[in-house]
Amino acid sequence: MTHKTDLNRIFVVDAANYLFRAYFAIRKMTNHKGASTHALFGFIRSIQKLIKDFHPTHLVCVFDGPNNKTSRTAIYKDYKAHRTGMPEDLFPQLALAKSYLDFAGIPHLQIEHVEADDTIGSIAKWSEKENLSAYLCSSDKDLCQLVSDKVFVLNTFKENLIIDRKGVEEIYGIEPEQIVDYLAIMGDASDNIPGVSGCGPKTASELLKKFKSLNAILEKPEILESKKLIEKFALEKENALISQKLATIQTDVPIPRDIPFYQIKQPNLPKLQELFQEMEFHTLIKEIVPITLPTEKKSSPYILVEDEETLKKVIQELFTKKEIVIDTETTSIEPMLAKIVGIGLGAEKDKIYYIPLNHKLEESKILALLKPLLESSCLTFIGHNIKYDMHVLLNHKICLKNIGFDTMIASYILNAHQNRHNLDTLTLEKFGHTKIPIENLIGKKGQISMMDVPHRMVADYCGEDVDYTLRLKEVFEKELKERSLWKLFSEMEIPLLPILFRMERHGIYVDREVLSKLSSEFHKDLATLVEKIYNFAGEEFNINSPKQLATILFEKLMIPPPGKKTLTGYSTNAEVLETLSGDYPIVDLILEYRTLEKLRSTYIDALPEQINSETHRIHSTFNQSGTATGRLSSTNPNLQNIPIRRPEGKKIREAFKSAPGFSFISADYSQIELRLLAHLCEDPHLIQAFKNNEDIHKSCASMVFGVPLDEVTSEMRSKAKAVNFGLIYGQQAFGLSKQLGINVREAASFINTYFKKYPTVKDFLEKCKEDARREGRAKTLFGRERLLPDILSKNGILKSQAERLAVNAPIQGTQADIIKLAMIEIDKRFIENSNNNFLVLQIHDELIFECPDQSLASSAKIISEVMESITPLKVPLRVDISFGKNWGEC
DNA sequence: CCTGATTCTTA
DNA sequence: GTAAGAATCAGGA
Repeated sequence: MTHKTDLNRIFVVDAANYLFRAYFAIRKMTNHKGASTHALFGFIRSIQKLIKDFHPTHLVCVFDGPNNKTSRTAIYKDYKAHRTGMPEDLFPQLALAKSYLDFAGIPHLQIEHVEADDTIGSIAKWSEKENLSAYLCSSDKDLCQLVSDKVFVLNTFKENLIIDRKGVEEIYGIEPEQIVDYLAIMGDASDNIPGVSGCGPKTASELLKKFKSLNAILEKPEILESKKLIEKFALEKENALISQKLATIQTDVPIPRDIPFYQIKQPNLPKLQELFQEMEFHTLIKEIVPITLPTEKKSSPYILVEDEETLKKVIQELFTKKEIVIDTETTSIEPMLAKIVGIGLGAEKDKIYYIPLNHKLEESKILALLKPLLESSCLTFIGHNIKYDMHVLLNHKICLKNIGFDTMIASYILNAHQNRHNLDTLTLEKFGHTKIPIENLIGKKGQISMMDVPHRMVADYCGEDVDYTLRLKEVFEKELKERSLWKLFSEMEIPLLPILFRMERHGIYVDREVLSKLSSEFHKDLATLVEKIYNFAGEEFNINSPKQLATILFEKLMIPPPGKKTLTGYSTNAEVLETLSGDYPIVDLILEYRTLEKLRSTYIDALPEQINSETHRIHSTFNQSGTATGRLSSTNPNLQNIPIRRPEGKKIREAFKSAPGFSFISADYSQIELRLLAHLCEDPHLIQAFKNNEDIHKSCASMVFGVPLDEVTSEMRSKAKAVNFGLIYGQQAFGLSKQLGINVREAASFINTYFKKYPTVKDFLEKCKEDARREGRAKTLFGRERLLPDILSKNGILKSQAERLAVNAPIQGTQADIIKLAMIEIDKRFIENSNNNFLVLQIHDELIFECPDQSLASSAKIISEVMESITPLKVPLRVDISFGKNWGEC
C-alpha cells in the first residue's frame, strides 16, 4: 500500500462528522453525574483507531468556526435551515473533544466565520502545493470534490476505504471536478441545497457523464433529450446556480501554512488520565497508562491463555474430557467470511479458557496446537449455533467433528413458538443473568473490529458465552428428556446439523453474466414503464411508495378505491389493483412495473452481491431454529423464494448452474401435505385416490359435485383445489369466498358439501382443535411440539387464530419432519457409496442435489427411493424427479 | 440510524 | 388464510 508507506502525509479529520457519527452509533453512556459521554468516547476511539491503522505524523481535527452561518446563508436564506440542529447533550462533548485533543497532543483548528468543510478544503489545496498527500477523514460525500492525485477521502467507518480519483469515478460515475455540479443538480436534503426538482443521484450522474458540466447544460438546455428536463433546467436555472455555489467548498480561507503546526505532539498523560477519570472511561485509562492502573482490579473468573506452555497444558487437560463447549470470537457475522479472533473452550464450569489468536504467539502455531483437539473424533462438541463456529473454524482449515449438542436448537425444540433463541435472552430467562452486551466491546454497529478489542475484555465476554452455554446445556438436556423431546432432538435435529453445514459450505454456483444481461433488459423495460406511468399520472412520483401511489390513483386520477384496508390508507397491492385492471391503463402499467421492479431489486441486482469471491458461489444460511413449525428458513440470501411462477421470474433460475461434469437433480414430494391430511384423517376415499395415483383435486371435485371423473370441469377442479389448500391452513368460508371471488354463503355451502362427502376430514380438524385445547399444544407425527397459548383465549380473534395453527402445525410440521429424516438417510446412503453427491438446496418439500453426470440415474434412484420410503404412511409418498444443467431446467 | 408498515416472492 | 425473508418507504430520534 503506497498509502501506508508514504511519509509525507497529512490527515485532516472532519471532527463534527466523527462526533455525530459516534453520537448516533454508540448506545447512550453517561458518567455518574449524568453527563452524556458516548459521543466523546466514540470520537476518541475513532481517533485512536486512525492512529493505530495509519501511524500519522501530521494530523489535524477541524471544527466549524464560531458564527459560520453567515457566508452561505447570504447566498440562500434556507441553507441548512431545517437541519434539526445539534442534540442538546452533544454540544458539551464538542468542547471535551477539543480538551482531549489538547491533552493528546493532536492539533485542532476552527476558524471564525468558516465552516469546517471550507477549512478542510483550504488545508487540502495548501498541502498539495507543499507536495503532501492529504487524507480527508470523513464519511461526507461533499468532500469528494477535493479529491485529486494528492488528495484522498478516507472513510474510517467503512473499513478504511480510501477514495481516490478512480474511487470517485467508481462510486459516482464522474470526475471529482464534477462533484459540485452533481450535488447542485441532485440537491442535498441534509444541507437544504435545493437542486433541480426530480433529479436524483442517477439523473445527475448520467447528465454529467454526457454533458460534462452544469454550465454546459444551462447554456444550452436544448441538448437534453427529454422535454421535461429541458423545461426544468430552464425554469430552475437560478436554483441550480445557487445550489452550485452552496455546494462549492472554499479553498482559500486563512489557515496556518506551516507544516509543524500539524505535527502530532507528545501527550500529557496525567491530564488525559484526569479527563478519562472524570468521564469514567475505564477501558481507555487501562489502555493508555497500563502501568499506573488505579485501585479497580476485579479478577475475572475466566482464564486467558496467552503463552505456549499454558496452551499445551490446557489442550492436554481438555483431551481427557468427553464433551467440550466451544465458542469463537470473530471479525464478522458472515460465516464464510469471518476470521477467528479467539476461541473459548470449557468442559467444566470453573475452568473456562479463552485463547486469543492475534497475539505474540503466532496464529498458525496456536491453530496447529488446537487442531488435533478440535478434530478429535473421541470428543463431542457443544455450542450455541455451532454451525456458525464450524464455518469459521473451517475458514482456518479446522474441521470440527462430532457435534453433540446445540443450545440454540434445544431452545427451539422446547419453545418453537418463540422466535428468540439467542444466548443473551436465554441466559437472562434461565439464570436471571445479564450478559456483557457485545456493544461494550465493538460499539453499536460493530464500529470497532473484535480484532482491536483488548484480550481481557474479549476473554470476559467469550468466557461468559462458554459458561452459560455449558449451564444451558444441562438445563435443556434434562427438560428435553422430561418432555420426551430427546429423540427428536438427538436423532433428527442434531444429525441434520452437519448436513446443513455441508450444504451451506458447498453453496451453489450463480452465473453473473446471466444476471447482468437480465439486469440491463429489466432496466430498459422499467425505464419505459416509468415514463408511461408518469405520463398517465401527469407528474413524476415515486412509484415504489404505496402512499404516493395511492394519492395519485385515488385522489389525483379519481379512481374509485375498491377496498380500504391498511391502517395508513388505501391499499395498492396487486390484489386490489387487479380488480381495476383493464379499466385504467395506468393500473396495468403499475402491475407490470411492480413485477419487474420486484425481480430486479430482490433478485437480479441483489444476488450477485452475495457471490463469494473465493468460491464464486452463493452460500446461503439455512436456519434450523427460525420457524414455528419445524421448517427450515434461508437467509443471506433467501434461496427458498427464488421465483418460478411467472416466465419473467423463471429466467432467474437459469442463472443457477451446476458445475462442469455435474447436473442438478431436483426431487420434490408430490402433494405431500394433502397426503398427510389423508393419512391423518384416514379417509378411505382420499387414501384410495392417492393409491390410484389420481389427480387429487380432480377426484375431490368429482366427489363433491357428484359427477364422474371425466365430467369434472376445470372450474370444478380449481374450486376443489382451493378448498383442499384452504383446509391445510384452517381456512374458513370468508377466506374461501375471497379467494374464489364468490360470496360467503356460497363458500360456506361449498365447504359444507365437502365435509358431507368427507366427514373424516371434518372430524380430523375438530380433533386437532380438541387436542390443542386439552394439551395447550399441537404435535406432529414425530412428536415435534408447538405451544398454542391462545387456544383457550376469550379473545375470539386470538382463539380462532390459535385454532388455525392447531390444524396447520401438525400437517406442515410433519412434512418438515419427513423431509429432514429423508435428508439424513440420503446423506448416509451417499456417504456409504461415494461422497461426490452434494445437497445444495432444501425448499420445504423439495431437495436439490448437484451430482456427477456419470451416475445421475443411480443417484436419483437413491434419492427418490429414500424419500418415498422414509416413513410408511397409509398413503404412498410420491417424488417427482427432474434433471438439469441449470435450475430453470429442473 | 433504527423500526414498523407495505408489498411480493416462495412452499 | 399456514410458514418464511427481503426491498423499499416513511416517520421518529
